[in-house]
Formats: sequence, C-alpha cells, structure tokens
Amino acid sequence: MKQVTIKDIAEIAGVAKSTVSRYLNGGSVGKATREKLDRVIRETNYEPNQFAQSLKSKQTKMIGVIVPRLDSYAASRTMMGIDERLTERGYQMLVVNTAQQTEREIEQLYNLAKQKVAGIIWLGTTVTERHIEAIEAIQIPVLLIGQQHDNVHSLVYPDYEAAYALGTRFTEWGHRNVVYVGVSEVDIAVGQNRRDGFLKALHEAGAHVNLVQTTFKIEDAIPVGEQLAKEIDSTSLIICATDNIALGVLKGLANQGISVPNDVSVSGFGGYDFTEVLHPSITTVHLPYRRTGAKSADMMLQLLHGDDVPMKTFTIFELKVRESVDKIK
Amino acid sequence: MKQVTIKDIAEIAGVAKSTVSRYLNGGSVGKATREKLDRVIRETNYEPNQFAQSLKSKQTKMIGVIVPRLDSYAASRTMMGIDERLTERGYQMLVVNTAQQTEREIEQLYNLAKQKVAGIIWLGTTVTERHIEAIEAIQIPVLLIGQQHDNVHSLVYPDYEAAYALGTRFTEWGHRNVVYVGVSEVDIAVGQNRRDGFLKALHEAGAHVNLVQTTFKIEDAIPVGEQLAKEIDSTSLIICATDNIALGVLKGLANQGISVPNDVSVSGFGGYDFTEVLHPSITTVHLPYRRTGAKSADMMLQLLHGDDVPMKTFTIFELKVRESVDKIK
DNA sequence: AAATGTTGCGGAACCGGTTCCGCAACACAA
DNA sequence: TTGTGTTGCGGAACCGGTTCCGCAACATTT
Repeated sequence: MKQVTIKDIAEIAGVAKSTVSRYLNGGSVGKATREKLDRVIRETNYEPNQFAQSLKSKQTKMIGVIVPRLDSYAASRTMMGIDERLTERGYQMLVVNTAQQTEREIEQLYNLAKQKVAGIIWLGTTVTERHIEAIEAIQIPVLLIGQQHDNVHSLVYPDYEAAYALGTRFTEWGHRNVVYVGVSEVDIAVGQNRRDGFLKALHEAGAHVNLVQTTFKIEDAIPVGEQLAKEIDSTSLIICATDNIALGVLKGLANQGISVPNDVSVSGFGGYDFTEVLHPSITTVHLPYRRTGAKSADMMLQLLHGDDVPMKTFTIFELKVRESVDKIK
Repeated sequence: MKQVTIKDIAEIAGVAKSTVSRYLNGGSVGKATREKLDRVIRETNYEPNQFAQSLKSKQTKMIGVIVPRLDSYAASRTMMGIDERLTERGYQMLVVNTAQQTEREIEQLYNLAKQKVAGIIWLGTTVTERHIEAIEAIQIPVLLIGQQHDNVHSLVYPDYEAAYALGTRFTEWGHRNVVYVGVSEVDIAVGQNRRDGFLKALHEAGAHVNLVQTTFKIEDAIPVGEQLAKEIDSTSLIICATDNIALGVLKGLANQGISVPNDVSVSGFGGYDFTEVLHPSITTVHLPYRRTGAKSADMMLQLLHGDDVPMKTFTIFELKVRESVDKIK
C-alpha cells in the first residue's frame, strides 16, 4: 500500500497539483472541482505527507517539552496536562529527557530547534546564562515552568507564598523548634524560594530553625530522618522541601522507632497524590501540576498565535492539612 | 541566521551537491575534496535538514512509544529505560499517550505509521483483533511490552510465575484464609495471569480464597479496604494485584483502625520504589520496568537491523519480602 | 460594446536533501 | 600504444508538497 500523493489525486480528478493544494488549504476552488476533489480524496484516503509540508513551511505541529526526569510525579502530571491540551488543538508533544544534566538542557534547546518544533515548554530546574543565550539564538517561543527569568515567559509556582502560608500555620499551632530539610540552592524555586518562605514565617514567630540539606532522592532522605531521630527531643516539627523527602524522613524516623505525629510532626511540599493515602497522611502544599501543564499548553498556543502573554504568571496553591503535623498543646 | 544548505556547502567548496551528499554518507570522495569539505562543513556548522532527508528516505530516527497513561510508575520507568538506550544509539523517543482509551491505541498505531517512525513500542493493556489488524497494516516493526500475542514480538513480565512464587511463599507461611483483590480480566497480564498464578499456589495448599474486583485507581481501593476491615477476623492475608491497590487497601484498613501486619497481612505486586519506604514496608514482587524498557529498545533496534528476535521474551522478577506480610504462628 | 475586475485553474519553480547515470582522468596490464 | 578497469565527480531527476505568476473565462461597470 504505497502512499497516495497529491499528484495521484490531481490525476484522478483531472486537475493540477496546485489546485488540489489550494483545495486543501482553503484557496479559491470552483464548486464543481471542489466536489470532485471531495470525493476523490475520501475514496483514496489521501493524507498529505508531513515531511514534504514541513520541508517547505519550515514548521511542524510539534511542541517540544524538556523535562529533567521522566520518573517524577511533578513531571508526569505536567506532561499529562500538556498532552491533553495539545492533542485537542491538533499539536503533538515531543518529550525529551535530560536526565538531570543541565548541559543536556541546552543541547536539547538547540536540538529541538533543529527539528523545527513550533515551541518549547521547559520544566526548569536551574536557569543559567547559557540557557538564555540558547533561547535567544533559536528564535522559537520558549515557556519556562517552575522557575523564573525576566527574559523568558515563565509560569511559576508560588513557592515562596505557599511556604510562608504553611509556615505561618505551623507557628500558629505553636511550633517553635523546627528543622528544615532542603535541597541545593541551585534550584531557585525549591532550594531558595520554598526555604525562604518558611524561614520568613518561622522567624516572624521567633522560632528556632535548624537547616539540613539533602537531595531530591528518597534514599538520601532516609539517613537524614535517622539522624534527626537522635535529636528528636529538641524538635517539634520537621519541614521537608518536597514530599519525596518527607517520605524518606518518615522512613528514617520509623526505622528508629519514632512515631509521627506523636513524637514529632513532619510536613511535605508538592502535594503528590499518595501523600493522602499514607498513614499518617502527610500535611503538605498541593501544587496543581496537571492544570499547570494544561495552562502552559494554552499559553504556548497563544504565543504561537502572536497573542500577548504576560512574562510571568503564577499558579495557585492549596494547603493540605492532614495527620502528620500536630498542634502543640 | 538562516539554515545552511547542502547547496551552500557545495558552492563554497566548489563542488556539486551530489559530492557533498556522498561525502556525508560515506560514498567515494577524493582526498583533496574530502579535506576541503571537512573544513567547510565545520566552519559553517552545517546540519542536514531532517525533513528533506525523511522526505526522500521515508524514514525517521524516531521510535514511537504508545503508553496507556503518563502518570503511572510502570510507564514512567519503562520510558526512562527506553529513552536511555535509544538516545545512546542515535534514535529519539516519541511518546504518545492514549489516556487508557483502547480506541486511541489503534488510532495512534496508524498515526505513528503516518509519521514514519522507524518502529513502535507498545505498552499494552489489552490486545484486540483490531490492534493486530492495524499492526499488520502499517508494515512497521511493533514490539509489545507487558502483554502477549502470537503475531507480535512481545516482551512480557512473568506475571503468572511470579504470582505463583509469591503465593507459594504465603502458603508456606501458613496463610489459608485469603482475599484476592484483582482487576478486570480485560487486562490479560494483570487481570488474569497474576490472579491465576496466585490461585494455583493457594489452591494447591487448600487455602480458602475470596475474590474481589476493583480498578487500577488508588481511590477505588480505599473502600475495598474499608469493606474488608469488617470481615477481618476470617482473613489472614489480603493479596492485591498491584502496589497501588495495596496502598488503597492499606488506607481503607487504617481508616477502620486495622493494623498491618498485626491484624491482617497485605501484599502488593509490581515493586514500586515507594513500597519500600512505607511503614510498614510492603511485601511485593519487583518487576524490572526500567531494565525492560532498555531491553525493549535493544530488541527494537535489532528488529530494525533485520536481526532475528524471538517472538516472546520473558523478563525476570524478584520477590520483595518485607513487613506487611507476617507468618502465621 | 468596450473596458475593467473577479475567479478558477495550470505550469513551473522551489524547499533541501539522495541517488542514478555517465563521463573524464588516471593506473595498470597486454 | 591501445585496451580495460577504477575512481572521483557533476548533472539531472526525484521525494511530495506549496506558492507565485499568468492566462482564460466569465461577470460587472460604464
């Protein structure tokens, strides 16, 4: 079954290629020919060759999505949202994974440009000068999710505000001896903004805060939990920068026989689904990853359409108050 | 910065387009011209236009991957494995999500064929005649993961054997009153094979088994757990068809004040990472999703290369004996 | 009736590669 | 020296679309 080409259609219908092309792209075509082409195309199941189209137009109906990892809850949910919306609008999502290597983000920016994607959605972790350089060089709309930069359209989570809100709640509940388990400052949103939001709330209440640093990996957080178990008497609350970290810390604490929230409270951040079904369920901040993905797709489509899009857009957040954090009596 | 074309290169180097093309594709080129082209191409940063290439060759360096959902642990890990290997070998992964709609799987088979992907890796849930029809029609190598069909190269998990092995372990430990929480038979691997493997082991030991059906969603499993809590005295073990179901059941039990494994044992299946860090940690079967993804990429590459690949390949499995299942005293 | 404007359509060039074919230059054997 | 075989290279056609240009037929205005 070889490919039916526009030339075949033209011959069968007894017209020129150009007429068929015009018919397909809404040019001026007479009633009689239109009807004939209608029929011929239906009967032959003709589908235009996308390469030939792209070769001429230097464009595709693809949106590149750069993700730091494929196996993260946030990335998965965001991709779902993006895909949903893009599919509706006749675009396709082309996911590229950078396996957490910054260098590959930059490579992929250029690479996607070479592939002539219509736009790029970038789930950022850290933004460097070289990123910005690449973005400016490729001349393709780029939308940054999760981080922010003045030169790039950004869709960001209110990390600072959410952390502040949750932190305030905790101090209202009487927590004064707190450990904050964070990640590297290289990640502005998570490493800095979340931490600073919490710190602001905690300092306002005069709480005592200890800072500990770990990575995004669950395994690395387990020893942190075990370590914290030793100094458990002097702390009432452990705030974790992500739900995964909270999970690891909880495990570490459990390994040492510490009970949550009886002996100490623990909170997370991110709002992964499973935090609700754990026992104890985890107090956390829910970030709307999926909806943000969908929103980013909308914004990208607007950018492509030439509409005006604000350089910086915030998403909402929602506190999830659950069992793992207790009030101080 | 407009695209440098092969014609530009030819003109700068003072040769014909065809010579440049031959140079690029390893044809016969003289030493002097080779050196000249070497230099010109390096200096101009020339990159061939992929559309023009594909237009002629009717092929791309893309492998389509059809997944039922983007936010599943198994799918994410498998995609990671696929992507790793494909990237190494100069191919790209093109993920398409069917949002669990069988109809869209078939659509996407045709669609990917239209896009001239070199091959398709399909994370299957159910295999129908229409799937097979599509696969035969498109004339592109297809590799099925997780399900099996005689007409399609399949890479399958040993669901039956693993379930049998785990079930046997449970009966050795003395469990005789068991509830099996499964899913619809539409999914052969999960809905039938896993169940049947467990049933074989349980029946061999003369155990009494109650079958309950739910879906793949955590939320749906919670009420199941709550319901089971009522009949807890007559059951010593609840076997769940997936780790997610186990998670939901555990939550349902916890809601009713049932303690695991003291009051009842619970097991999962799949071996998601987080099952290890929960408290209690969940006894389950680990399936090597990521490695399977990598393996599937290897097999696909072999298929493309024309090598012989067995129609059916099994992966390994590994029992993860942990806290959530106790021996009967 | 002549002048002008529309509309529908065909021809040809173009997008940027690959490949087939044939010719010229050269090396080597007879 | 002539004949045969390689090797390197250029020209042209081709992949399957889109688009520009111009012509012919018809409609409209004066």
